[in-house]
Amino acid sequence: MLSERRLQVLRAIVQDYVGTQEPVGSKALTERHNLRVSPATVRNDMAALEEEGYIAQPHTSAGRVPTDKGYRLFVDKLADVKPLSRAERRAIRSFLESAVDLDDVVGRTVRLLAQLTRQVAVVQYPSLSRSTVRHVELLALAPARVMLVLITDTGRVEQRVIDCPAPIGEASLADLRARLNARIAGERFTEVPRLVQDLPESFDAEDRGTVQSVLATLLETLVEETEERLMIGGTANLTRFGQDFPLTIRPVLEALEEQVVLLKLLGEAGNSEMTVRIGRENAHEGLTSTSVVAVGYGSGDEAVAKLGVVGPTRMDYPGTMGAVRAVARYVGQILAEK
Amino acid sequence: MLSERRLQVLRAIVQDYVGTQEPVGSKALTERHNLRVSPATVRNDMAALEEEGYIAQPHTSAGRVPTDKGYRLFVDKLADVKPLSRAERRAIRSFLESAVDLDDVVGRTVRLLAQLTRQVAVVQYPSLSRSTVRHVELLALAPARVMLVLITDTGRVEQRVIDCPAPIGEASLADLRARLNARIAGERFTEVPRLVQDLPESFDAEDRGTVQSVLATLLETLVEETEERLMIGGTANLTRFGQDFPLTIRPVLEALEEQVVLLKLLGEAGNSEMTVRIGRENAHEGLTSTSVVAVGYGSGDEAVAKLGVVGPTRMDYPGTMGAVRAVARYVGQILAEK
DNA sequence: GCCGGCACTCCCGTCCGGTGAGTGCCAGAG
DNA sequence: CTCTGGCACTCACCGGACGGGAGTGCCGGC
Repeated sequence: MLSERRLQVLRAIVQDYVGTQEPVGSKALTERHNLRVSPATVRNDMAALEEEGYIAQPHTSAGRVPTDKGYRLFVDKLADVKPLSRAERRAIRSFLESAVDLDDVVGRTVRLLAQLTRQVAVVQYPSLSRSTVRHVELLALAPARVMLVLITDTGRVEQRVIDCPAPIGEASLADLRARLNARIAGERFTEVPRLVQDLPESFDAEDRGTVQSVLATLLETLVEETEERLMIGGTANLTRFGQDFPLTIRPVLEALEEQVVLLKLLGEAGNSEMTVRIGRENAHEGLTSTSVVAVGYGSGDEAVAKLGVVGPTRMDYPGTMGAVRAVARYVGQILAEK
Repeated sequence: MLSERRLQVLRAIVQDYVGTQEPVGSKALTERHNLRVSPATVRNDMAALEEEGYIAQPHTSAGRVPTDKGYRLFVDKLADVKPLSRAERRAIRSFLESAVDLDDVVGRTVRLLAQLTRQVAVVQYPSLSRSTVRHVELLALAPARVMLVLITDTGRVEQRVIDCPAPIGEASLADLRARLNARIAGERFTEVPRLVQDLPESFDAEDRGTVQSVLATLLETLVEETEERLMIGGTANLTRFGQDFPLTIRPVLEALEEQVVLLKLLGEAGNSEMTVRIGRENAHEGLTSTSVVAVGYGSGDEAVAKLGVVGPTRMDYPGTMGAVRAVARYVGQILAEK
C-alpha cells in the first residue's frame, strides 16, 4: 500500500502534468506544492510510484508522466469533483432555458459542454426506449399510402411512410388512429407490442392487411429508433490535443464520426453514476489515448440518455467531471419542464 | 495574354503540385509532362506566370506553387470536370437508394461525398422555402396546449408546442385542422401567409385567439426553418491537410461548427451552376486556406438545397467537381422518387 | 526515514558544412 | 523574336558535433 505522502506526490504529478503538459521532475514538484520534503525524498517516492506502474518516464533522465493506471487512481481516490461557480451555474441555466425545441436543447447542451470543458462534447438525444408515446398520427397521403407520425413525451417526432397492401378509407384510418391512441398513448415503448397485438382482429378483412402494415412499421420505428442519434461539438478543441498531430487526432476524428462507436461508448457509461474511462480502458482502438467522461441525464428520476466529453487522457478531471455533472443536471431539469 | 504553352505550364504545375504537395521545379515539369521544350524555356514561362501572379515561390530558389489566382484560372479555363466511372456511379446510386428516410438520405450523401473526395463534405437538408406543405396536423396535448406538426413534400417534419390563450374543444380543433389543410396542402410555403390570412375571422370569438396563436406559430415555423440545418462529415480528412497542423486546421474546424458560416457559404453557391470558391475568395476568415466546391441539388427541376465539399486550396479540382456534380444529381433523383 | 551531494544520462537547441534542387541571366542558334 | 545550353548563385535541408540544462539514481550521513 502506498503511503499518504506518495499519494500526494502522485496527485501533484497529475495536477502539474495536466497544467503544463510536460514531464514533471522532482525539483519542480517540491517548489510548486509545499510537500515539506526535499527533492531527493520525492525522487524515492517517484521511483516507488513508477515501480507500481502509476507513473512512467518518457525516456531516461526525463521527468515523470502519469500512466493510465495513475490517472485511474487519481480519479478514484485523489480527486474531488470540482463544483462550478454560482455564476457558471446561472449561465448554464439561462443558456439552456432559452432553447425552443428538443433539437435546440441538445444543440445548446453540446455547445455548452464543449465550451466549459474545452473538449469534444457528445450528447445523445433523449432515448425512445425509456420514454412514452404521447401521440400517434396517421395521415393518408394517397389511397394506399399512409404516413405514420410518432410523438414522444420528450418532444421527439419520428415519421415513416407506409405503402399499404390495399387502399384504406378515411373512416377506417380515423378509427385505427383513435383506437391506437386509446391503447398506447402515455404508455412505455416497451409495452406497445403487447398492447397492439390483437388490434388487427377487430378490423374488417379488407383493412386488416393495412392495419398490420401500420403496426409493423410502428414497432419497427420503436426498435430502430431505440438506437439513438447524437450530436457532437467542440471538435476544434482537438487541436489543443498535443503536438504529434495527424497521428493522434485522426483516429479520434474517425471514431467521432462513427455513431455506433460513440453510442457504445456512452452506453457503457453508468446512468446516475458518472463514468470515467481512461485511455486503454476504452475498447475502441482510436480512443486509446483519450478519456471519456460520461453520465446519464433525464427528465425527472430516470435517465433517458447520456452525455459526456472526450478529451486527452491528460485532462483536468475534477473540472471536467464537475462540468459534465452540472450540465447533465440542468438539462434534466429543462427537459422535465417541457 | 498568356500564350498557349504558358497555360499548359500552369496546368502542369497545378497538377503536379496537387499530386506531390511540393513546390514544382522546371526540370521536373519537363520530365513528367512532355512539353517538348527545355527546362530553361519553362523557366522563362514560369517567370512570366509569376509576374502575372499565377504562381509564387515559397522562398527564393525553390520550385513554384500556384496562387489562388492560379487555381482560379486553372478551374475556369484549364480543367475539365472529371466524370466518374460507370462503376462509381452505380455504387453511388445503389448506396443512396437504400436510404430509408430523409435523415438517412442526407447522412448517406455526406458519407459518400466525404469518401469520394476524401475531404470534408457538407450537405444541407432540403429547404422548406421552395417546398410545399403536405399536411398540417394539430394535436391537443392538454386543454390549452396544442402540438403543431408540419409535414413537407420533401418528407421533413417539424413540430412545435403551442400554449393557447384559451382552451379549445376537440371539435374546433378538428375544424381548424380540416380548413387549414384544405387551404394550404400542396401549396408553396411562400403562399401560406396569404392563404391563411382571413382564417381567424371565420371562427367564434372564444376560439379566435387560439387560432391566431396556431397560425402565428405555423408562420414562424416556416420562416425559422427556412434557415436550414445541415450535416457535415469526413472531418478526419482534415488531417491530410498539410503539416503545420494546429494552425491550419483549427480555424477550419471552428468554421465547420458554425452552422451560420456554412449556410452562408453554401448560400453563395450557384443553384444549377457548380461554384468553386478558392482560398481568399471565401469571405470567412478561417477558410482562407480552403476551397469550397458547392452546387444546388433538388428533386426535379428546382434546387431545394446545396451540397459541397471543403478542402485545401491544393485539391484535385476536376475530380472533386466531378464527384460533387454526380452526387448532387443522384440525390436529386432519389428525392424525386420519394 | 529523510536529506545533501555527486556523477551520469539524454533531450534539445544551436551551429556548422556539404549537398542538391532550383533559379536568373546571358549568349548563341534557329 | 524564341528557344536552348551553360553557368553562377541561392537557399532549404540533412547530419554531425557540441554545450547547457533538467532530471535521475545512488550513496553516505544525520
